[in-house]
Amino acid sequence: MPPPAPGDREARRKDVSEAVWQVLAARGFGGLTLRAVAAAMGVSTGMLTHYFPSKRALVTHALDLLEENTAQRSRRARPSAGLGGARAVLLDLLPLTPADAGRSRIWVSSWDLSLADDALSAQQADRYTRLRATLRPFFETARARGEIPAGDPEHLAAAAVAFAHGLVVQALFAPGRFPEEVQIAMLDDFLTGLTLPRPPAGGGGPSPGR
Amino acid sequence: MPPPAPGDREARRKDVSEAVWQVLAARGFGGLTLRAVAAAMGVSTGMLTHYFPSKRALVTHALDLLEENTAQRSRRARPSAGLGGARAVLLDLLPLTPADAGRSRIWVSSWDLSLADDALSAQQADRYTRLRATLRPFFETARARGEIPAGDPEHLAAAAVAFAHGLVVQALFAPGRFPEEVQIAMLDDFLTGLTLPRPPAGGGGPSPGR
DNA sequence: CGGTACGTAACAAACGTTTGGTATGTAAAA
DNA sequence: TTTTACATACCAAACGTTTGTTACGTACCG
Repeated sequence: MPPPAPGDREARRKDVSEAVWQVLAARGFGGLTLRAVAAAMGVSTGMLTHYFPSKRALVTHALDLLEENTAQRSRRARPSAGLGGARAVLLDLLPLTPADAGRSRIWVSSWDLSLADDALSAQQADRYTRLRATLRPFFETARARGEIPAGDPEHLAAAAVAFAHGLVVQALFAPGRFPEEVQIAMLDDFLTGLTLPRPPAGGGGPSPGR
Repeated sequence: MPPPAPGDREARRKDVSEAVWQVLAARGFGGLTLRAVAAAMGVSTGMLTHYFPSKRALVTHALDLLEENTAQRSRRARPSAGLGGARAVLLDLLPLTPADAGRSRIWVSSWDLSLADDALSAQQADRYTRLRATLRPFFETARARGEIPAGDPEHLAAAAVAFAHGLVVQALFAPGRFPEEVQIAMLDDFLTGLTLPRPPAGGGGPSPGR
């Protein structure tokens, strides 16, 4: 086999990153070792270090690529503006198929490492900020169209992201209890709750029965 | 210092578990080593193995104790039945104070290990089942009282848990953006959405603008 | 004495990283 | 065209460190 042409270097790094995803999906970050990645590719650990100077560089690049993948996927086939668009973005976050579950799994697993590392923690916070920023225009349009009552779009985006990611975690641990149609129904119920006309805000929570 | 009286063995194991929490909160599961725990206590690794036969036993006991702690705390001061009670349970899940944030942090970090281990994964799924079961009666009462419209209480519990835990993750990565009052306001907004009267369910999502 | 409660020290295994070497290519020099 | 030079791609092996675990020693107490 001829060695890859010079310029395929970035393609080879992508191959390595995919092997990293494979190991992460199977064993999590606690089981991510250079030897495991090398074995998954059928190569040596020296090959990995030839393309990445350190394990950390390898991990961050794999995560960057995974995010880029996800972003590209959600940019395709955005059906509409307004609330329907927000629904499409949120559907992309859910582990509806086994492939999506693998991606979600890796993100959830990465939180352990991210919470322990300031740089990764900031990166993850940025990801959330970007995600909310992606969602916000849809809610603004929805409000302009009268699909939802008045309310801060940024708050709505944060709430929607919270709901989606909390559902992701529950679904990952109990896929049998949260099949595709249940996840979608729950998301639609949540979005329906946003569309309803609200009474003027009173202090101290929603009729806190005390 | 005299050695602890015989019978304090369980108390000593609790001391060790608290040191485990300390290390987990600071460095996550990826940084949890016997030597780090021993150093946090100012003892030797031999002392740890005297009370726990293996690292796994040490970790599972620390997590068991942490869950027991959380359950006890949320059993205290449950203000009311109905929606207000559900609100109190959910507030206990949120990282409102730094101490709560530490606990939440450990749970989120544990998901990496749990997703890679079948036994721990089942344990985590059980925890979610118990949490939903804890929440369900409050929604049933709320429905009986007319605080919320008709709807499956189990679904409502799953949705509420999802929202709360998704908010936990976002708040852990950006505590500055989600201070106590913002978290509480978001939770109350979510609960308010549950109280609103719903139109009869139509197929295909909430006015999906297509 | 006998048992509990440790500390000390060592163990093999696994880790990330480094090194040395062997192909295989391209490109300029002869 | 042949030769020399040099870079790329990779493997195999070893490095020193850190890991969980085990064995052994000592001090205290009943």
